[in-house]
Amino acid sequence: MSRATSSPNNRATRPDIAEQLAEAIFSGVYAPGDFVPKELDLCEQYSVSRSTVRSALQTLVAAGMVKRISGQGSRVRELAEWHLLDPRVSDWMARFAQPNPRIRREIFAFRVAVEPFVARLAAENATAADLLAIETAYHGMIRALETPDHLYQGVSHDDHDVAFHEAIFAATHNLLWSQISHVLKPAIALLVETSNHSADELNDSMERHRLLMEAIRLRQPEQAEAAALSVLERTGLDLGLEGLSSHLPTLRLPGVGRLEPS
Amino acid sequence: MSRATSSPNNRATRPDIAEQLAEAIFSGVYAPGDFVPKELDLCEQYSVSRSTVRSALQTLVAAGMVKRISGQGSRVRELAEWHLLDPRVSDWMARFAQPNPRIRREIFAFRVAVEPFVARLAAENATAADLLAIETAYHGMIRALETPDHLYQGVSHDDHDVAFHEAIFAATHNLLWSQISHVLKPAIALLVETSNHSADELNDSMERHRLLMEAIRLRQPEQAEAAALSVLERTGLDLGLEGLSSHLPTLRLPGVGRLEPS
DNA sequence: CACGATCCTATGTCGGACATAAACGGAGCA
DNA sequence: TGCTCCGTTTATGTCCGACATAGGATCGTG
Repeated sequence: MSRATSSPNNRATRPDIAEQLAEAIFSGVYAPGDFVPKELDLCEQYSVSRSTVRSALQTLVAAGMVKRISGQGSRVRELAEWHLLDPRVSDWMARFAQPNPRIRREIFAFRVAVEPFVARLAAENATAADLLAIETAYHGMIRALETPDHLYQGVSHDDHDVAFHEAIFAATHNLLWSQISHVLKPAIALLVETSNHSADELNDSMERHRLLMEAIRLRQPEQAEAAALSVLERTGLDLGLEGLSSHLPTLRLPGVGRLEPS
Repeated sequence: MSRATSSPNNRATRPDIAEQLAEAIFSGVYAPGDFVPKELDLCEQYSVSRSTVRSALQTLVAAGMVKRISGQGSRVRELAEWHLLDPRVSDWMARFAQPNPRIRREIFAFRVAVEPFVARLAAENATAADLLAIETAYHGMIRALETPDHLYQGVSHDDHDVAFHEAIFAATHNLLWSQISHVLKPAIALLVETSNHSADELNDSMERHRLLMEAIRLRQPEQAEAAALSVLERTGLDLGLEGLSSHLPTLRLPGVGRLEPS
């Protein structure tokens, strides 16, 4: 893509207007109920034509973030109306809503609910190809840790981590669960980036990942469920996100340690 | 927006082009990998300008259903890439993909996984206002059944049923779970419409709904989880969707009857 | 003060024009 | 002969200018 606008200098990076607006909304520049600038103002602000601006706004409409009222303007909708399950919104949310504790907390609560169950489904339905994908991601995490720059085959440890979780979602062989992985992917990436500090924590985290993988391989749904919870518990500890135990499914598993703090 | 149809003078019943294309895609007219007609052809076909056609196509792009390749055309993407969690796509899916048994089955499997857990969260977090909403929907279902045309306050029994489930999602007070309700709403509506046949079945269904509501009111998460499963089991029976028991979480609940068909 | 007609604003739609990306096909060269 | 390279074709991406339309705000009148 390119520029070809009236800008005399080389404006190589055309800013994604939809994304910029989304960032502004997520960061609170335009709060729910507010109006974003009208089309013509945005045209001037970004030096693009009205078509381009309208295209960007339509993206935000599709994301449920703004509502366009003919003759009045484009108003930011309430947070609850946003399509948080849209991969694009999820991506923006992960990148722009970082410091927002509420969103962060709810995403984590959601993961705590979803991933154990997904792990169970994966343990029940994983094929050889799924196991291979999971294992590849796992070994990528290990290998990356062994390198000084935490890179393996050009991919960071964190990305392998994300791929690991993604592969588990895919192993459910259910369209909707797989979709949720796309949604959660940016969120997982965000949480992964901001956790995993010390070497001890990393080792512990890797061991929990390994147990999860093994449970899926051995077709042990309940162990997989518990192991997924264990992985998340590790993440939650790293993030200092406690108090979510009320959201945890109360498992009664013989061989696996309980997680309740009480 | 919506069509005030019967405006026969000029552009009668402006058809939502995005929706029509979506219907064509869902019904298989354009299969994944195929190209939809190019913009200019669509302009002629619908007698609208290119802007309008582009707007519609962009909607489909936002839905992940088509990928536009500059200079080549707009190609239908693979089913797995569609944003099935987008409320709009979910709505189309419910209305246009009815006979598709695979999608139907996966939606139901998804519900079986999600709704019990949501019921648990609702039992833990429901406020008085949430309980009121649930109860209102429940009584709407009852009242509607008592009328000859199954309407209560102008709303059908099925719609009250949908509202019932929606209220439970909202009671989780988690943004993402509530979002899933928006996604599942059309699917629930579809399943509700095509089930609930005889009077006996309806009575049984209502009783299961009542138990679910009571469990939420009494803050009994495990009972609520089981009751939600029970409601879905009833639906599954109505639909002849068996064989999903492997997807059911194995609950060990003392006071509530087991649900396994075996 | 109430109420309706009018104006105003910003979005929705239209039509045409040129720029751009990707696949196709033919010319030139080793 | 086989390969690369470059134009052509095609359909999308962007731009511009204009008018139509939907709401809200305003103002006038009874």
